[in-house]
Amino acid sequence: MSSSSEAPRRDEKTATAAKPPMRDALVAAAFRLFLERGYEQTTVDDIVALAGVGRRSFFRYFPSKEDVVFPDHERCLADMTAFLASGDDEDEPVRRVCDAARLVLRMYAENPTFSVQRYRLTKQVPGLRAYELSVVWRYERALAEYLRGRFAGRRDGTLQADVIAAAVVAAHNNALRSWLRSDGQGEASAAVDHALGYVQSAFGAAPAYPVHEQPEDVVVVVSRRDAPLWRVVQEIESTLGRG
Amino acid sequence: MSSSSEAPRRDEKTATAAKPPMRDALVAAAFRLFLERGYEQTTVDDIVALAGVGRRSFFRYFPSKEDVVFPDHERCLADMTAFLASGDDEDEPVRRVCDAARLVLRMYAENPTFSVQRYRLTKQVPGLRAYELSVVWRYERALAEYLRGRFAGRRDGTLQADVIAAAVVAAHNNALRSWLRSDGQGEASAAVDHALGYVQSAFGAAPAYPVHEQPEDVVVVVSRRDAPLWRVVQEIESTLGRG
DNA sequence: GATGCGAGGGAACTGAGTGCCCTCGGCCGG
DNA sequence: CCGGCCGAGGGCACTCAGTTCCCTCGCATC
Repeated sequence: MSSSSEAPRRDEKTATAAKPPMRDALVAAAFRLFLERGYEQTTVDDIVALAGVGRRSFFRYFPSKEDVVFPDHERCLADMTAFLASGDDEDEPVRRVCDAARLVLRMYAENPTFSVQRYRLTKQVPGLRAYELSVVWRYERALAEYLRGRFAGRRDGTLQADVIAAAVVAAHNNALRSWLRSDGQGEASAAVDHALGYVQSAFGAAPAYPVHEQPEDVVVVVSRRDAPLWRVVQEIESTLGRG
Repeated sequence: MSSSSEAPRRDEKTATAAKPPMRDALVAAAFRLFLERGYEQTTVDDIVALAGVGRRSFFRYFPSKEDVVFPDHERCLADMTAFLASGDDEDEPVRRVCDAARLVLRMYAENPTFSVQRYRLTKQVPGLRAYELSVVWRYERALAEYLRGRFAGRRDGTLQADVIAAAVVAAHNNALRSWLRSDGQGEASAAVDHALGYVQSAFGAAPAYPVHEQPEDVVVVVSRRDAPLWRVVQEIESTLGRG
């Protein structure tokens, strides 16, 4: 018929990337509309109309309307699990999951403007926040599963794995979000390193107290021989009392 | 007509709670169908047909189909924020958020069979898992906001607040889920106390290590006075070395 | 040139969620 | 005693996301 006259013209084999020409077009069209009109005010039909493709094709590339907002998380999650699976089990487990978390940051930092736009979007739209939560949850599960493997045999191994994974994710997100709030100014990795350093120092080598006892009874202090006295005193103080 | 003969009979002003006769009927009908036929295989029309009410009324009580699975979380969240707001800022912030988390556990423990059924449901249905995440996220935000208030002025206050809130939630959920997996056998609160104890010992009175130092600098071990010597030694060992 | 095949297009359908208006039963003021 | 107000609930029709089924076209292969 006379249809199909408008869109699929000059991008037959040229243009941007090599792999998915149409997927990117959908993302671009979607974000244009989301930004100028709002997420909920934009229907899938609007998007495919602007991209000049069929409605069915949208759902070929994105299982839901929400997925178009997070087009690269699937790949990033795969990268993370691959990284964790690459059997390099020499170093500290906690350090390793922190490194895994940095992969996510790198993805955000690759496209700062895109990331900031998406952040503004997800902050406003409850449905997108919920979707983002499920994405974050999958990252957290990946970290937790890795730690569970490393902690197998430890007493409370799964508990520690879950808690540390949650702490790593929370620290990462805290730094990431403050970077996103600043419109992607400054060095994101510095803030994340600092935040992850906090978690690592809290959980790093081993649990600081025996897990099952009351803290207030008696104290054993182990210190480096060359640690300054005031540091030792400060530590005892802050461990015991301190409001 | 001959309808409305079944349900709204002998509880006109008597019985259990005073407020919602029909809301509970909807929850009951929904769970009957969810359990015998599956969540996604059950339409809202099925539910309202079984409950003998109009479709429109369902959405009067529950903003979405998912909400009927978590009928009491809204109230529980309100309880938690009220608890945190009740200005009793005397004790440790971390202890206080742990107590707040115990409120959630109490809600689950009030109806063990219901909680276990719901757990099985959410474990299978991805949509319900996502919804549960958004619920949990709101609890976590409530805890984090409280801690941010208490930590105002501290260096890295918001970071610590977010991380601790996440750790508390993760510990709580770890214990809760293992209790749910065991069909609600045993004492749930004991497991949760233990899990929260872990978090409290990691973050409790004060950070176990100074936040910004390397962990191997100064370490403080606290033990009960009557703890067997071998336990103390084991703890020191695991704190210092241990791959 | 026939065949197969994969990518895309296009109805038509289901089901969640919403807006609008109707009814019914109780209550209150005239 | 009566008319009107009010709030809970019912019914209907609509939008839109997501799915199913089938068609077409281009392309490579035999």
